[in-house]
Amino acid sequence: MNKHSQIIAQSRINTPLGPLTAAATAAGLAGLWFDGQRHHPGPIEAPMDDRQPWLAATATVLAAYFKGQALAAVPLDLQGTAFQKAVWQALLGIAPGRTSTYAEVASQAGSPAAVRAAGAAIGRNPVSILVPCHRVIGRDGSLTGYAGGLDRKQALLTLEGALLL
Amino acid sequence: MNKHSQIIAQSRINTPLGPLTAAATAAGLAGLWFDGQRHHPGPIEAPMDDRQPWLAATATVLAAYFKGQALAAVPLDLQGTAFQKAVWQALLGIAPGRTSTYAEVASQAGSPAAVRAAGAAIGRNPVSILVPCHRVIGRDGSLTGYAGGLDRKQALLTLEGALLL
DNA sequence: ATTCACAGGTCCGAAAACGGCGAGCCTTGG
DNA sequence: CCAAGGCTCGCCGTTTTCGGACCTGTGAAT
Repeated sequence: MNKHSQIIAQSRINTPLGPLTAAATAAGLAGLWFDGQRHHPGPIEAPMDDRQPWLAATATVLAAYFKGQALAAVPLDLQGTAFQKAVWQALLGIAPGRTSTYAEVASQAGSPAAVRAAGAAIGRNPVSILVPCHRVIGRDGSLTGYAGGLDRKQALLTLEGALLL
Repeated sequence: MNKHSQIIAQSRINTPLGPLTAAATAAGLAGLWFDGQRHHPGPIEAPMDDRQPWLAATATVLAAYFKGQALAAVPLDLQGTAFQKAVWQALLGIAPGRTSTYAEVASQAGSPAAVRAAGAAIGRNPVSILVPCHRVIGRDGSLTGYAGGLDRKQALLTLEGALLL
């Protein structure tokens, strides 16, 4: 029984940035990972089911997103420590087309001094794109890092028009 | 009258790993030791007799074994405590070319918590090679120990093709 | 009688290492 | 003199690693 034991279904979703693996619990979407990304959970033992409600919704939302529309909400079931949940919650508060800093996220999470720890928590974000961890950049404006690769981070921000280029 | 009083005959058997001393009771093979190995019983007071049935059979089986064939069965007369017999019996259940762990053997012997005791019992195995105590390795894959020396243990496992090298 | 030493393995707490950072200081090159 | 870039160090939750304590049967040594 590992930490993914509650996952009841998974699916594959194709995007312009490459294929994603999505995982759902009964409560909502629990994971969304790029192939071979950092902190990838590895093979998931759950039946493939494109029509599982949360997975189907995710596919629809992503398709619309890559056409330039705003990200619609999907029920999420994020599993992590209290601090991690606080950080991920803070990420959801960053408006589309805008960016934030690691220091700002740490403050929102209730631990203004835990800047670096916030960075680590953001890196563990289980739901890429929908939990917009890509909207967090360094205070000096540098992209600094992304579990799925900096090129994807830049592509996402460009799509959202958040890059000042 | 020591514990070897029932031994009726002994013999010497040469192998690629060095000479062995074999001892038999009326019921079957009771002992098979490398020279100077750990827990060696010392000098045995019984007549040398290469043609005693169990001893002759042992010599034949070992010769075939070191030519790469499977170990044929030889009647055994193992003397020890109930726990030791249970452990040695468990050893006989390990298939050739495979390995087991001390924890697994302890479970098979009926005392899952007596892992260390199982190790001690394995070390007292009176019949080397035929009772495959060499097929038991540490959970982490290390060889950990062998009454006849780790080099012999490795040689035996290599011969059986059980080492993943 | 008691104690000790083993051919291991599990559990638990402490300690150290590791990050998707950021501020401070110093060095360069205009 | 000033700005940009490189370097060091402190920040802190999480993860990994490490070191003991304990378990258990048996024979040898006290």
